[in-house]
Amino acid sequence: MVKFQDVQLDRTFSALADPTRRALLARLEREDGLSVSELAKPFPVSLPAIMKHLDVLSDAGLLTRSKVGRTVSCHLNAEPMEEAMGWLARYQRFWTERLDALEALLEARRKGQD
Amino acid sequence: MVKFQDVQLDRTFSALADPTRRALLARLEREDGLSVSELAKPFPVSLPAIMKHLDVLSDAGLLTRSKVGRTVSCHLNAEPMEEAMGWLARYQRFWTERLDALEALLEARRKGQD
DNA sequence: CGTAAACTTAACTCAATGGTTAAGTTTCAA
DNA sequence: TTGAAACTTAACCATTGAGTTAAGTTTACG
Repeated sequence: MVKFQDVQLDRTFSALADPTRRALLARLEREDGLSVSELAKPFPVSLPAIMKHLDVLSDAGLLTRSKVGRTVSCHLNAEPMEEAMGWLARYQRFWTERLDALEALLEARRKGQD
Repeated sequence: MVKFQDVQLDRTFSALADPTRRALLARLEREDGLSVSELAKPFPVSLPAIMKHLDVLSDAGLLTRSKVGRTVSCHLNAEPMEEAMGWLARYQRFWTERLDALEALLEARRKGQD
């Protein structure tokens, strides 16, 4: 095997690529344990459409569900995001360097004005 | 309009959801300014397939291209990743809290053993 | 000038996504 | 026990995505 394909990272990024799914996660970040229908309510799409989004989020490991009676509670699991952050962090220098340069410039100016 | 849809974030995450595209970016992170064919060489797919990936990366603003003669140099632009990091950062507490808890536990144990 | 290198475009295929409506299933409650 | 609430499943549809091969364009060079 030449190349290890990081399927988990694929699934995480692709789950996050949809605005509806990001909104669902954002909702759970503020208020965990909402039911499927409560989660679905704000969106202008059908319940089965939301179900599919929840399936995608579950497959990516970003969501767990627990059934009590006839209602299903949804729980955020942010852990897979850690790897995504880790991947992105490698590129952080490309914008922090820029900020550092700006800060250095501003610092130099400030000193010049003393 | 009820909801602002962040098209840039959609494009960034969906560009990053493909392992070939992530590999292309990783390559440019180490060695900027590679030509299209140099970039394509390591991959087991046709040149037009790579072209399409480069188009996706360009549309997401993650790549710029500059032509000199008949060769096209590719340049990484990591800036759009900043927003993606920002979005993810909101969830960072879910794993750093866990780590903090673990560290606290280990610290407590260490003290107990003194 | 003619050919080859380095892309680029076009046309096509196939599978996956994101949505729909309609028809289940299970559980609660009057 | 009957009906409604809260999902779930199935079947379908249109669009997009990732790949292909084949043909076209532009630039360099002997």
